Amino acid sequence: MKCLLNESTEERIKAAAAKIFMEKGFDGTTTRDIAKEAGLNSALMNYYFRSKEKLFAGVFDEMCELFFHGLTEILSQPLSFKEKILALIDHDFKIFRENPALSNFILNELHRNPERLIDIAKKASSIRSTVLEKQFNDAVASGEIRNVDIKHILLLIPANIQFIFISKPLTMKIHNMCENDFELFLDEHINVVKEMVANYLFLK
Amino acid sequence: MKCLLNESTEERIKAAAAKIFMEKGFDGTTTRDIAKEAGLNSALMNYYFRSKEKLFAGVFDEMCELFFHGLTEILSQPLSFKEKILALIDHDFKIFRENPALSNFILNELHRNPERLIDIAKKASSIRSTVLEKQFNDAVASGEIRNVDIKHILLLIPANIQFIFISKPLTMKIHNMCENDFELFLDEHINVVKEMVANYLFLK
DNA sequence: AATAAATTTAATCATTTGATTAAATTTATT
DNA sequence: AATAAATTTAATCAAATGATTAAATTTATT
Repeated sequence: MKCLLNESTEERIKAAAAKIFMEKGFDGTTTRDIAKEAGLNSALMNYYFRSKEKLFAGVFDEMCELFFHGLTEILSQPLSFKEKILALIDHDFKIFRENPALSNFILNELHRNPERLIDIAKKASSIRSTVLEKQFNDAVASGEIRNVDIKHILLLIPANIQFIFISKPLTMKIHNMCENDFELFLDEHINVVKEMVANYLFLK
Repeated sequence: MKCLLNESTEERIKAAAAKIFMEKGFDGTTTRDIAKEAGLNSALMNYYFRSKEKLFAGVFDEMCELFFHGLTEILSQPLSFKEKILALIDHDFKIFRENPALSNFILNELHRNPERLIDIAKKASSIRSTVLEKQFNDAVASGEIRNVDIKHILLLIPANIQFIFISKPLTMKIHNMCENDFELFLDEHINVVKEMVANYLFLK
């Protein structure tokens, strides 16, 4: 074994890569940045991962997993449509609060390399094709929720959660917030979002 | 004069730069990309603008102008608070529909170079400090609109507009849309957003 | 302990990239 | 037309960057 108190070299590289890639994106990151962050010789990066591109792909997959794992779990639980929507909002909010740069990271990469859309879209589609869509149709039929294409709902929710974090630096600057102010603002805002969405979707 | 049928060289460079920078961001763009797009020798770029950074700054300023100009105009018009909010949504939607990559471009740059937050925040703050905030307070006092911090409103609106475009490739892929499908979806979605926001904010 | 295998490092390569230079060409001025 | 100024180009530079190599070091196996 070569690891002392610290984790394995491979993990250190991946952690450093995740940090830098999340902060600066693929184009803005140099392999030397990563090596420096990990406190390692930069050739090691290519010893464990074969290239910058492959290292990035590993980080990207991990981040997607982080986001989608909890999501599919929620949707497979025995909850009503309304409960699922509200749980979904809570889940999104929790994940992105813990990883404020996550949304930026994923959406930017999808923009830079649309190839990845194929994988992501598959995962995202499976969300629609779960029991959720049947529950949705039933709820519409029973007049429980507004008759609106589910596509709109599946856009509204991430929009109202993720954009908070995408625009976080701007919001903080405009309203002169420190980190703590922003956290308080977040708590309020999530309630605003939940109430607004519930108000709109649920008819009684 | 050196221009034949086409615009001036300076304008051609700026237009090419705008196109490439908007598509690939600062880090993802090379000066040779821009020169090629403009059909010019790459040294000309440094003859007219002094560096890649300065050329980018010019494009960035122009894009900000594009966004903020119409906005301040709306807010200075003699409209009610409700009318202003709805006009603001329409304006945002129009601008970003015409420039789907705009939101991404600006938010990414603010992330890459937080220095620019200073300028932008100043412009954005002036929006709050216009008559809008007084109108808002009056409308809250009269029970016309919900008593919610205006900061939340000023986040809700861009979130529900801009995120559509930030996540456009993903939405199209998930729901198997072509450009035309997406445009139709946009038309529907803007109505969803307007109704949802109005539903939440305006109490009677 | 001796040897083999795995891990780590320093040095270096080949490209790419932002920028400059000096010459060539075009346009304006006299 | 002759000259000066502005514009454009080809060639090139220096630094940065992703990647490789060969040697050094550490760890595992016999």
